[in-house]
Amino acid sequence: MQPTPASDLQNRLDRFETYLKKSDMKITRQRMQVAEHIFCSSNHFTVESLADELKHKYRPGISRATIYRIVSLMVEAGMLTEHNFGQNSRRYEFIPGQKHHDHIICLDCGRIDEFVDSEIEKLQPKIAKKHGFTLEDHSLNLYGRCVELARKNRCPHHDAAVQTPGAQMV
Amino acid sequence: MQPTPASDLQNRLDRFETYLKKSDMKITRQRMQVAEHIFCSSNHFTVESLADELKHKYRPGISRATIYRIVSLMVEAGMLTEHNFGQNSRRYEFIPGQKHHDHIICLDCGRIDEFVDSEIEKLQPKIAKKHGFTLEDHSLNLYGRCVELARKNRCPHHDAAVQTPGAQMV
DNA sequence: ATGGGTGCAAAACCTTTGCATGTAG
DNA sequence: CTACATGCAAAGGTTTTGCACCCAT
Repeated sequence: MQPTPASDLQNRLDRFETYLKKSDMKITRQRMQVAEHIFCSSNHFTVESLADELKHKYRPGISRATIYRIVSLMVEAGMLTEHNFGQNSRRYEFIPGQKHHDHIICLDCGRIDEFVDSEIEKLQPKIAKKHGFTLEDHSLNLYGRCVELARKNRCPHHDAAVQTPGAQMV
Repeated sequence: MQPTPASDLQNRLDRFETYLKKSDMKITRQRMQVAEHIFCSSNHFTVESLADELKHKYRPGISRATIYRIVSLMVEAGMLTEHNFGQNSRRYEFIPGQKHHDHIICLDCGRIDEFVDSEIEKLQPKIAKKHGFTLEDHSLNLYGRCVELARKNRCPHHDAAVQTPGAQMV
């Protein structure tokens, strides 16, 4: 994952500020720091991981309660999606444009890869319709094992990874 | 959902007993009552709902701790799958044979429908392979709104349903 | 009789909330 | 200034655990 170009970052921050103003919400140090961190760092983070990273990155850090509130706000704003990967806590993901994708999760180390399959995408609204639903959203998660894991009975990324979010290896 | 034929029930209970014996586990009143209830009643239940239903069905009921333990055991045994539908608590589902299916969840009332799409099923292992994974499992959840809901801005099943598990309407 | 299973209550988690304080507008 | 945002600590909800007691084997 390449570093976020400065211009993209600025765009995103602007987009967020605009949203806040439009919604009569205040532009606070906490909101901007959380947003900036999310815009720059890797995906599939938890509130826990955000709190930790922000504590190291900035002086006083930001309380969990506030992070929970800001993350919810950003979900409302359509800038984050929420995931349930069957792990203990919720994961969030920044939506840069609208480019949707699904996930493959390693059952051993928790590593998360992304993919899009246009055929599957096309089939889903049809299925929903057939059942009398209008499709609003979906989540497709594949659970598997790395090839190395299958061979050695242990994923090479284990320990190192165990989804320390930020460890987005490709 | 038709009532479970008695013969099926017996088969399932036998299957469970066999598993317990094979694993050097004891056949207890609690384990058999939980299993029987699961085999007979509807799907997508929570530990909470199981506890409630068992309290009404049997005399002393069964403690939550024990139910959690039995449910985990049955997941291990491959007789249940665990789901995260983005709701607060985990849902479980009995696997009668191996007939897999995916889910459509109503965003308003939480009603859960099932479907299988063979095309999607076929595509998934290919995708996993392309990413260097061996597919072990997957979950595909479609989130939408009933047609009635779209019209009236309210799902006809609301209140009545709100996923009181057991309310498996088709 | 004995080792595993159960029930209870407590602990461990994750997430939300009430309230006093701080601060953007 | 004033209303909204934050931080803290407490509460809420789900799941797990320690331990004494119970009961299949």
